[in-house]
Amino acid sequence: MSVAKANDKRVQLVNTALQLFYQQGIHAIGINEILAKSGIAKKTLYNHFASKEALIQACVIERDKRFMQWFKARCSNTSSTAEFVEHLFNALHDWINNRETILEKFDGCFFVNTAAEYGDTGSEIYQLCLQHKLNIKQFFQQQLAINISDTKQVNSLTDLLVQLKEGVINCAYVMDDKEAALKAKQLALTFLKH
Amino acid sequence: MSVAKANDKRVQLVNTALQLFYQQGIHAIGINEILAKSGIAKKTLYNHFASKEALIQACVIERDKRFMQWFKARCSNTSSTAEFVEHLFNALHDWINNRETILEKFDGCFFVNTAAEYGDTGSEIYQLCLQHKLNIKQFFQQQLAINISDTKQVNSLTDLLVQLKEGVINCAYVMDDKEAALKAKQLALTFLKH
DNA sequence: GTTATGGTAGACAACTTTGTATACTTACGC
DNA sequence: GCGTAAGTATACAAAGTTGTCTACCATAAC
Repeated sequence: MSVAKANDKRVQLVNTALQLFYQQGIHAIGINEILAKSGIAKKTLYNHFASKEALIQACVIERDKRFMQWFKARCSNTSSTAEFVEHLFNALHDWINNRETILEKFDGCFFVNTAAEYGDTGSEIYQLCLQHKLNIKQFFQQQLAINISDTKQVNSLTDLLVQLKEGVINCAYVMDDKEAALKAKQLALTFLKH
Repeated sequence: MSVAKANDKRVQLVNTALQLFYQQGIHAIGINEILAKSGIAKKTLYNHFASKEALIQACVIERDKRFMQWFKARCSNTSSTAEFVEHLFNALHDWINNRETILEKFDGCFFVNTAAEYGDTGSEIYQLCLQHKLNIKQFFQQQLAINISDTKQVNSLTDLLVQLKEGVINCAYVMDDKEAALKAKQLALTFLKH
């Protein structure tokens, strides 16, 4: 069997699990539901993953990969800080309003949701969630540093944007404010002018 | 048996459940763990609550009550917008750094965490989580309206503070940034000056 | 063609979950 | 003092959980 086909089932499992975990929560979804939906046999799952925990880890890693890829595609190659801010919040707005199928139907931040269920900061799963947030922050810093030379200014602007981004996601999710990203964009742009 | 004592066990159950649910997640905690920790018999629990679901609802309501009470105590009676902003983020900072025992050891926003596990927007539990966020927002608006007459300005400042507050909680929780509240305070104060 | 690999199907073990039922105990109000 | 109401302790039912095991099938490599 070719390598591509050998990984076929693994990819299908992660896809299905990610979707179900994100939409309903990890503890709420049993292995059997994932198997039923994907049409894959239980033994195949345990052939690819040592445990449910290992599958969850693979899902978190995959979500980080997809999110970063999408995010970088939407927010790279901007020629000014204002343009970066525009792209950033426009991207969030599209995600929140379900115009980005690659990210699944918007259900808040998968990493926050997952950390809430596997909150022990020592766990591997929490560490992966933390790593994603650090990846996002690092990307912000890199992009801002292109058009701003003062490191201190880059860092404080990064903090602002990170906090607004997190706030937008929470507001859109629990408060059901689907315009949150546009409000944050205006605020950030106003801030930039001063 | 007196009314006070009749409610005694109910209060104990909610206290214990709230603590465990908040720290470890709702699905992760079974009824039996709550009973063991509180030292209360199973029949007593089902005497006070129709189901685990009913107990969860009582916990969300109780958390909202406590949080609003604490929040109002910390952020009321301010004589300027800047003072309100100071009090707001100082309060968050104390919570995040575990100086507010009434709120339990900081583990993010209980309502966001709970919504992540009971994400169906039609569920009673989600509605209670949403209601809490609306209560917070309404309180912000009321406080800001004391010192600002322009309604539009009140609303846009409310949006800013709500988003920053949510962002601070997320950053402090998953990103483990315990200084997030102080950063947000500086940003909000800078914003006010312009 | 044979063999090794990976997949399917599904029974099953061991455990955990919520919720009910039974029998006994405590304590307050009248 | 007695009866009612509430609590304790614990067994148990019913369902669901993860993970293992056996038996069989398909296919690609040699």
